[in-house]
Amino acid sequence: MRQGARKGARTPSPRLTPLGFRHVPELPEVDRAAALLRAAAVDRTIREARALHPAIARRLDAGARRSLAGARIVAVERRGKHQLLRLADGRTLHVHFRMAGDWRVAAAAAPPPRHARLLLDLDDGRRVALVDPRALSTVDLRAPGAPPPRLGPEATDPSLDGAALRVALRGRRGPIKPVLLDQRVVAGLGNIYAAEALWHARIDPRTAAASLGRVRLDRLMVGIRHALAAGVQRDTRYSDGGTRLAVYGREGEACTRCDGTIRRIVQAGRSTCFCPRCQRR
DNA sequence: CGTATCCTGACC
DNA sequence: GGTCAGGATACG
Repeated sequence: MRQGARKGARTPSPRLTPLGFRHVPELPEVDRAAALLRAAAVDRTIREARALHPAIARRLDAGARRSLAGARIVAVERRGKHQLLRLADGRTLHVHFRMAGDWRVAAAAAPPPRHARLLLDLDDGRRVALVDPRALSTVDLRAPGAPPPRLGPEATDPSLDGAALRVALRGRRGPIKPVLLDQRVVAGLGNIYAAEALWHARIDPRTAAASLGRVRLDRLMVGIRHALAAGVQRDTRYSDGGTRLAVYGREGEACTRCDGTIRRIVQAGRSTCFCPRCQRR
């Protein structure tokens, strides 16, 4: 699938974030988005729900959208990268941004923002819009008592240490990087922060997950927190002027820690950037 | 584990 | 006008 890679081997870093300045919503971004939604929508009643894209209309059919009118939002919870809008009637609107979703809040009378896929008009005259240029976000209405998404411990859980991570990794085969992307292992890490966390922990992404001992797993947990905390600080959505990521998107550049050359490989179909010099197997 | 699918904008 | 990225899921 990557034939033509041989010849013209100039090395401008591949555009890993096709949306330019916008990064994929991972835990810090979803956390911010959920906070924005919480401030705007909790204790508000939905007046009308409208789907502006067939992919959303498919998942949230006309009946479901109609049934949202009159529903009051009592809480907005985040679990991993999932957002759970708790409704007063016990139902849950389950939202996942996937690659490119975000919330935008504005007056209901204003024209919908570009790439708006779902509109929730509220009883205070405002409107929450799910914007998503890729239109891959998912929205599902769940009945009262429906099981929560199957997720591992929160990446930000303070009680998650090397020992707990070892438990979460139990029985997992294969290299650590793809394993970290499995939300049932740890909830909240995506491609960007998984790579960042491994760089911080100085662990080669190709290392077999099962071969990692307590010491390195402790380091990995520190790395995960470090990466996520940096994400919270950086506000990666609009990061152009801000701190750059340590390895992600830096293929061909010098490692800021050891001056090695950052490499990019593909694991489980996802690109992984790492420093082959200071990240060890 | 890998590959295909969904979807669209940005870059070639 | 083709390629590709990305998260989650389904399937081989």
